[in-house]
This record gives sequence, C-alpha cells and structure tokens, in this order.
Amino acid sequence: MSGWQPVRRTRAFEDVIARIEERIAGDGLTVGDRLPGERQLAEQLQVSRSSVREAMRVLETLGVVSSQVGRGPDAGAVLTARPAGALTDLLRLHLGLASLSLEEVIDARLMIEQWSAARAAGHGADLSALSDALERMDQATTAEDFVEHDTAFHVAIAEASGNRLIAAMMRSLRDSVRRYAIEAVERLGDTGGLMTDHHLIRQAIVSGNPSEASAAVETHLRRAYPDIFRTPVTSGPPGADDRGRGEDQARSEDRGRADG
Amino acid sequence: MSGWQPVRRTRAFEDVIARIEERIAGDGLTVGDRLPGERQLAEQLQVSRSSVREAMRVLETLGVVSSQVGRGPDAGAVLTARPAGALTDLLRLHLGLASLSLEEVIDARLMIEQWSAARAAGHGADLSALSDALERMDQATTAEDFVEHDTAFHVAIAEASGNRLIAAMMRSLRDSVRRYAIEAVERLGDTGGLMTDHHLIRQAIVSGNPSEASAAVETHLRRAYPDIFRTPVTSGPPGADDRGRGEDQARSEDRGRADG
DNA sequence: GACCACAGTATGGTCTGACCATATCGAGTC
DNA sequence: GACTCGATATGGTCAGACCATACTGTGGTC
Repeated sequence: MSGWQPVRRTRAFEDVIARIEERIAGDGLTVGDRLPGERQLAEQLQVSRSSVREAMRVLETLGVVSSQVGRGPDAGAVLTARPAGALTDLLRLHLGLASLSLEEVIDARLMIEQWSAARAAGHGADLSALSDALERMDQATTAEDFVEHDTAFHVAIAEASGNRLIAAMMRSLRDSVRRYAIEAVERLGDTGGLMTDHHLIRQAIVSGNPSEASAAVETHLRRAYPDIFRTPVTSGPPGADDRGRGEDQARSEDRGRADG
Repeated sequence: MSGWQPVRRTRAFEDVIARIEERIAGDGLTVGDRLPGERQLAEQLQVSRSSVREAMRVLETLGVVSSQVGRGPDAGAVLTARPAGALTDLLRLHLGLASLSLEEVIDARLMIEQWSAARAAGHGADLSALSDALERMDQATTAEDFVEHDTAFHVAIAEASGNRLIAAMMRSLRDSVRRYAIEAVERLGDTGGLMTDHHLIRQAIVSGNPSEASAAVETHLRRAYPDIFRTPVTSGPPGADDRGRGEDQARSEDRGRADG
C-alpha cells in the first residue's frame, strides 16, 4: 500500500499559520492577547502582507482570532475562543452541498442533547438559564423569537453539561438549521406540545434524573422531527471524509418538520 | 436588554462567500463541480482578486473547496466534502489556546464512540474495515504506525454508524490529539490491553449487542485515559462560546496518558 | 499512424505598493 | 478641564505584475 500523497509544497499562508500556532504554544499566548499587525507580521515572517492576510482569514474562520480595525488596545488581531461560529459555517455549507444530510445533523443533535441532559442531571449546575429561556419562549410572539429562545434553552442544557466542546457543537447544530426551524415553527402554529416537552426535560434535569432527562429529550425530538425519526434508526451511507478523495454524494432528503 | 451588536460592514470577501454559497444552492452545484477561476470570479462579483482569494481560503478551511494549480479539468477550485480537516484544525488550535481542554475532547470522544458502537451494532454494516485495522495494528512496529491503524479502527466504528457527521467528528477528535496519542503509546510500551479491548469492542458490534459494545468502549477509554476518568464525571466550566464576548480561559490540565 | 518534444496558455500562488475607512492618540486651543 | 482636529496605526481593498505548475495542442519524427 504505502499511501503516497502528492506532496504539495507548503503555501506561504500555511507557513504563517504554523508559525502563529507555534508562537501561541511557545509564548503561551492566550485568549485576549494581541498578535502583531499584519505589516509587522509580514516583515517578521518574510512574506507578503497578502499571505499574512490569507492566514488571518483561516484563523478567523476557525474562531481563534478576531480582527478589529482602527487604533488602540482593542485594534488588530486578537486571540479569541469562538469555535461555534466555525462549526456553524461548516455545517451550513456542507448541508447546502448535500455532503451532509439534515437527517445526520438531527441525529447528531439527539446524541449530543441526550448526553448533555443526562450529564447535566448528574451534577448540580446552574440551571437558571433554562427557566429564563422557557419564560421568554412563552412570551415570544413570532416564530423567530420563539426559535431564538428555544435555541438558548437547548444550548443551556449543553452548557450545563460542563463540556464546552459539546456546548459549542450544540449551538452550531442549532444555528446551522435555524432557517428550517423558524419555517417549521411557523408551519406548526401551536407550540404547546414543544413547551410541555421542555418543562419535562427541565424537570428531569432539576430533579437529577439522568435517564429520565435523556428519555424526555428523545420524546421531544421525535415530536419535533417526525419525518426523520419515522424509521427506528438511520442508515445512511458511511464514510464522508478525507483520506483518498472520499467524496460521495448524499442522497436527497426532506428538510423538514418542526423545530425543537 | 436589546442585544445590540456593532454592525460591522460586510467585508468584500464575506460577500464573495455568500454569493458562492447562493450559487451552490441556486445552481445545485455539488461535490466535484468546478468554480470559475479567481480572476473570472473577481470580475463577475466586481471585487479584486485578493478578496476572492480570501474567500477561497475560508471555503478551503471549511472543507468545501479544494484548489489545484495548473490547467485542465482538475485545476482550479473544485467543490469537495471534507469536513474533518476543518474540525481537526479547529480542535487542535483551540486545544493550543486552552480554550478547550483535553479532558473535554476525550469526553466528547467517549460520547461519540459509545453512540457509534451502539448504532453500528444495531444494523449490519460492513465491518471488514475493523478487522483490517486490527490486523495492521498487530503488525505495527512503531508507535506512529500503531496509532495510525488504531485511529482507522475507531473511525471505522464511527463510519459503521452510518452518520457521516459523526464519522467526521470522530476522525477529527482523533487527529487533533494524534501527537499525544503517539507519545502515550511510546510511553506505554505494551499495547496488549488495548488490543484486548479492541477485540471485545469488535465482537460486541459484530454480534449485534449495542449495550455491550457501548460498555466495551467505555472500558477501553478508561484504560487509555486513566487520568481523565479518575473522577466519575467531569465538571468543567460551562459556556465556551459566541454571543457576547464569552471568552473565558481554561484551567490548565494534564495532557496525558495513553491512546485508545 | 504512433510517439514525442515543445511552445502556448490557463490556473493558483505570491509579491509590491498604493489608497481608503476607521478608531485612537495627542497636541493645541478655548 | 473640555473640546477640536490633525497625526497615526490598524485592517480592508484594489490594481498589476510575475512565478510555478500542469494541461493542450501543434508539429515534427520515426
């Protein structure tokens, strides 16, 4: 076998990324610290400013830097920690490309949310965000409003699990299908069933019952996405990724049904 | 309240991304299709080539396009479906920034792998990749080699679940900690225990026993990362994300122990 | 006709240098 | 002290050039 890959010569901007990464690790830079200006960085690394800028676009996309124009302490490229934005863009684009199906996304969400709810029920985290979101959902007058606070509710569950990676995934899974969620709520009209589920989920978490919380989440998502959970389990095509041009199309699927 | 956000004027390259995204959705472009050349795209969208290039860097980072130089049918920007690369970079950088901890990453991996194994045991997917990987692990002479096929084994489980998003997550969770895994295997020396676990996992999946598969995965990861699973559950700080400058540091943690 | 050498050309990759918009800083003024 | 307004540093954008790469097509050679 000997999986030989055509060695593409490292591009200048990739080198810049690597150097910045080294600097983060080496100098112990953390969130909030500033990077040198683009011109200065270009001179230091002996590349053009364009290459530095392309590197910055990548780092910005990945949610590790944020660029501000102007002058002063807040200007320039600052290290940040915003993984969810990247994940959201990634999911949205791959959904658009049909390299991921809505079914797969919802399925992943079920996994994450069941895990989060069970974990949150296990240790007494701060759950006031859950109540707040429920209250705001009750007062919501538009579908857009409802979905916003609904997202806040479900993200709060993930945050209560104590795992920031899981929380970021939850937020991006929600945000990437935000459009469909709003449409679905508008189509649905009555959100009473969803709210009943919400209260049951919160109750299970508050009372510290992991398996009940997990079950309540499943009930909720089955109500919200009846089309997707029609069949007991999904069985899509495997392998959707790197290593050896593993491109593969995705079967067309229905985007649909309610929010959650 | 009224969460006002400073409305940053859309940058040219962001507009380019949006237009390309529209074109993907509108023209029904799919994986394998080519985008116009950078110069042509710049003229069409009335921006400079630099802006087009910055947009391409973002799309490349997100794994939806791949650029080849030269001329011919394969040259230029081609739509691809490689979400795992982006996820890997994201995790690696955020780990470096300590905006995610190794503990959180391993924890997420446990969740994903338990789910995958259970799902894979549920429906009879092709499991030959599992056997292949096990065989190659047995023949591996270096830690690097072992980890490569070990990764293949665990990714194969995720792929057998039938969910490409989950599979991509699995691959990136593994790849992002590849360095630590290799070091850990070198330190460990004997991989016999890990291999025993592997066979048990495979056996449970093959015989269609979801709960046994899930349990075997947990056993395996507890062996591989004793430091992380010392406590029954993790309870890291919540909230690691967007919306309102939610930057927060991460406590320092041990990067450690064996692979899996 | 089959093969090969080579010029042509379209592609991304990089660089330079300029100018703009924005936001702070700081000297000068009232 | 408060205000005004130019200086300045920052990212954002543009135009135009040149390079390396890799296919295309042409024309010659056998």
